[in-house]
Amino acid sequence: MKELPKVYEPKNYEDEIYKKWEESGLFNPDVCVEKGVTEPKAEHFSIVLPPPNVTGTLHMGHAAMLAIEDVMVRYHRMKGDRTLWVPGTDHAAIATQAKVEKLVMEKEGKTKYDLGRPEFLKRVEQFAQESHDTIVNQARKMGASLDWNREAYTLDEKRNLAVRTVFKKMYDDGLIYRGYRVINWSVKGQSTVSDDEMVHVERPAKLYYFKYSKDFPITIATTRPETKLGDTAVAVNPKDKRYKQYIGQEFTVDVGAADPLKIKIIGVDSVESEFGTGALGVTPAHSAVDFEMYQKQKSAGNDIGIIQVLGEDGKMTSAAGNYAGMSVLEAREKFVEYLKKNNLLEKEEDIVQNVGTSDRFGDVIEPLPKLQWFVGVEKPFKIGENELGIKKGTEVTLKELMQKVVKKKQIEIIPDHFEKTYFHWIDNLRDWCISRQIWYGHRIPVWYPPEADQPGAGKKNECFVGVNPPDGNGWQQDSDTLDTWFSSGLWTFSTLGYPDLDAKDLQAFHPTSVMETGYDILFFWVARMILMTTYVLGGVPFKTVYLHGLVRDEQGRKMSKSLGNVINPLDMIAKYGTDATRLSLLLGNTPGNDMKLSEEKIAGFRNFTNKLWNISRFMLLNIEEPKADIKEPKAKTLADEWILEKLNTIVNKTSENIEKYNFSMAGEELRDFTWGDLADWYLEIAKVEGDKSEILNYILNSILKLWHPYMPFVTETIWQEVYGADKMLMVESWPSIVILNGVKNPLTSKREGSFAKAQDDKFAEGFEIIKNLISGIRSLRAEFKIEPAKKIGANINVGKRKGLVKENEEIVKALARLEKLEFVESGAEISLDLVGAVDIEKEKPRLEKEIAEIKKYVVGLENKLSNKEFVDNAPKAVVEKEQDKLSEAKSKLEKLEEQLKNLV
RNA sequence: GGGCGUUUAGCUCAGUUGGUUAGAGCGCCUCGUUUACACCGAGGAGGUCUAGGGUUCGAAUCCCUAAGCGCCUACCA
Repeated sequence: MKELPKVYEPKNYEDEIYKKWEESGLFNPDVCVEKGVTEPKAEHFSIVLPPPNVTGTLHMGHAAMLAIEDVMVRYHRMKGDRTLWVPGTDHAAIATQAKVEKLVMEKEGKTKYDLGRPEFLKRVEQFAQESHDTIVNQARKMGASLDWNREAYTLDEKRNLAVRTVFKKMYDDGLIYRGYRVINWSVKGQSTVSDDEMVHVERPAKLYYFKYSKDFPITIATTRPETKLGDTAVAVNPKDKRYKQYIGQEFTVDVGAADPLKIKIIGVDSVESEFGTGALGVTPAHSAVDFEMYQKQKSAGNDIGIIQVLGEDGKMTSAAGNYAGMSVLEAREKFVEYLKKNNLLEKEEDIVQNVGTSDRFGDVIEPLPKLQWFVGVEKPFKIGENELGIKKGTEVTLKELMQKVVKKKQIEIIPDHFEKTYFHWIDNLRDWCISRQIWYGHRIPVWYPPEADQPGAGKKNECFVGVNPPDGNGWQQDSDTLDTWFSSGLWTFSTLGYPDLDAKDLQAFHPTSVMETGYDILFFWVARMILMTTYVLGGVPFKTVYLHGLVRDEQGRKMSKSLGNVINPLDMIAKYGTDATRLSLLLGNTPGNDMKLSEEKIAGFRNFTNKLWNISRFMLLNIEEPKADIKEPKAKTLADEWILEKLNTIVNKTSENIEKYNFSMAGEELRDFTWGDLADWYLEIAKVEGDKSEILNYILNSILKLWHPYMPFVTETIWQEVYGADKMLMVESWPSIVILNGVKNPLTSKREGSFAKAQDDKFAEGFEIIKNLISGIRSLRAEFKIEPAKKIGANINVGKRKGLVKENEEIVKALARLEKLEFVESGAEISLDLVGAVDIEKEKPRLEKEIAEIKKYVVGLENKLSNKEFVDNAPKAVVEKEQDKLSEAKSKLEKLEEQLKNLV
């Protein structure tokens, strides 16, 4: 065994350790089974990594995700589960394309049209490849135990086949349709933007009140005068007495558009009489709401017509007559001018308006009518064989499926309040527009015959939808690509072999165990995976959704380049090590809440990794011959029993916490045990008592295992330094829970047996010693007139903590301290401060207050227990518990009263 | 407008089904190098748990009201 250096230097070990892990092949569950590490029939535990976009580099959010998932994966692997963690990356269609467009423009001064589709796509792919390599290597740096053999890309061949297969299935079931709709158009991006990709921005705007012409009876209000050139109706509330009489009438007005406008007055319930003038100019082509009105009127036999006055290039169309070719702002100015000139403008009002802008391109979204592909979420279809508890052949909608699986707890969301948000979102869900006018992505598997005009024409097109192109010449594939979330929605099963339903991985690892991701993509992604999986496989994609928060800077701001507050995980790894970086992301936060991260926090955990290193170092100095598979040894002293008991508890707690997704709690308690109980107390005692080789060996092995999921590198390093490289901690078995020489009473869950008894005896003995010590200090203080006592035995004061076990703990600590104290005292002077002192002035009122409170409490309990209703009706166990509490409180009261007496 | 979350020590946050003296880390103060660790050890100061009301013997915890902060969402033209 090599001697460990004094300070742990992560960079000397990490890369080498990761290489060893990877070369061992043990990230792959099949290899684990082959090598006998995992039982072939063991339960499966699987996670599919939320694929990072290939647009960038690893950020703290990724790091947090990798750390959390790696904890679960390593824990389950050590526990003996067949554990799979599938890596992958996302093509992030719009984001990637936009980035490459920008790069090409910067470097070559060319647009994508200059390059042409095939050449441009080549550039994108090249960029994606490079970016992919970077990000994948960064994931390795984080220590992520991903099975790289199974790596997937959302845009590779296999995933493309899955996409085409699902598209066809949905089309055949009538769930995918093509429709002429008002969609969100980004002029700058020349593409549709989904509702989710829109960002609403508040900005000041003007509300113009005007009439189309002098003899038009109704004044309307608008913030978009230029689109009014495309108005075909005015909507009023049918109950509105002012306008009721006009409903059904048609007026012809000339505002300068190509043709005079025919404006029908229609009654619509949703129009608010109080807002503006209570009348709304209907522009079917340039407002989603108005378009819906138009459709409703049309299906009721009243075709009010639709006029598109704004084109995809952001300029007014020929339908806008005098205004054709102008930009939105020019047209607006000119139209307002026209209204003023003709005395049609009644007033202008300053208001604050919420406008939708494109997240990617930053420009204001223009609603435009366009032919698009949609997934109908409210269209009923007959469900096939399924594991959802729905009878085959029942008519359901996608929306219903999405609601059902969460409502019935077939999928659990952590933290659970996100379920509310989820349902709220689904209630408001509309048909999902899945076509995008961009080049990088899954091409829509639809072909049009040679004579058809495609896409975008209003004509009825015959088209072919298939997994593969149709036979015959001249067929042209739809030029659009699919929304990136369409392929992401298939991710849990497209990575496991779908569309081959018999694929080994699909059978062995689906549904996955946990989906761990940021809450910000609950709707984008998680909801879509649920949609796709319930529909395609008739099952759930995962059993649990664990949502982590966003990583923010110290002040709670988003980390961004422009703010210059980005903490780069790679820098932190270089400076403090991966383990410290992981701990800083795992401890001190709760699921679903954003976490604030600072460099100091990471530095703090670096200190802890070093502490663990030195704890191990010290233990190794006292272990004669380290054994990797040592059984739990017998305790020789009270301190031994105490630490073994503590260890046992922490094994329990850690396992339970990890399984309940309390990663932060698990780590914190383990840290308290390691640092507080083990290092600060037990190792100090060990120095005095000596002869602890076996126990130290046993504890060392246990804590290395317990810490391994959190700090894989330092623990594996120590393990291999001690036991050699052929023993890998990563696949050692998780510590099991051992029953000490006491047996737990199932009713009280209190330990009975010799250990408990020994503790009680020691308790009494220890209490006596402490009492003497304290009174000794008091008299010394009086004798030497030492300043008024500040505290006596604050840390050994038995009454400080509640509960028998904890009191015992204190005693064990106190005893150890007493020994230590004597040791120190033998040197020379008595250092009273080591024990502390009590401030009588403060102590007395405190005690009095507490006594009063407990008295009240006792009275309360007595009342409760003398209440017949309670005693008769409450379960026996509860009554007994209350009785226990009462006697406990009474004895506590006695103790306190005695304390008070002693004090005075 | 609708929804959700949050407010606990100077800072970052825990606090499991209401329970007796509300915890941790960092920071701060005092002291200290003894078989690992100064990236350390011992001790200490610091909280009317946002405010007000209610339920209860008992509330940081449950209910109501209000305020601050934050996020999501939306078809007030």
